[in-house]
Amino acid sequence: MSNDKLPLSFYRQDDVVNIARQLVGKVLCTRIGDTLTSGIITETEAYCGRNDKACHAHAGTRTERTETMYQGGGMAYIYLCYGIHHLFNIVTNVEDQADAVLVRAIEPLNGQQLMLQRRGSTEVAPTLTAGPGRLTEALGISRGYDQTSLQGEQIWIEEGEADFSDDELVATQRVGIEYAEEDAELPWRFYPNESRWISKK
DNA sequence: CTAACGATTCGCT
DNA sequence: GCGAATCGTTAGT
Repeated sequence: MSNDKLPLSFYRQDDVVNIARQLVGKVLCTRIGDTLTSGIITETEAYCGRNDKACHAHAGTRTERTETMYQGGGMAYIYLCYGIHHLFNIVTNVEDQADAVLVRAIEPLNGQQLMLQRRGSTEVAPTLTAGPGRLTEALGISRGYDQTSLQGEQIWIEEGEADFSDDELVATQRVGIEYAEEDAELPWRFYPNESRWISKK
């Protein structure tokens, strides 16, 4: 393991599903307001711009919001969901492909006290950081950090100690995208089969 | 300009 | 298990 940030070459690979799989076990870190908070990524979902009806940027849909996904890999795509929750995604692939990985859950590491404070909670349990809206609140991530580079000092991802093989990961349907018709069935959601830090089983 | 709708969470029954 | 909360984005008039 190292404490180095993942390099741009990691984010700019062209298989977003494989990147989503590899991101499970990596460590998502933020330093927002001077305090380091971090957690092991325990659940991800892949969204593919070119041929995925669940993706905001599917079929070349290019709008003000989705412009972020069309940038080169290695930055944050953060948007407001249901008018309440800020969801954190990692833009992948090269410019104009519009691929991204949604981070749906983390297991807390550093800064647990601040995470509890931000969430208005008192115990470190899955409700603290398991869920795409929950983890962003715990880490201090909001829509204002959209297009933030993951090579910077506010939000980044490091190598973790865990290294999951394919048979230790569950690959299943993505959550909350029933509107995506046949693409709703794609097994593009990943989590470790023994982890309790999962948004839904 | 208007209206419908979320890549969700929480509280209450 | 069900429904409310809450507002930016999007597509259509």
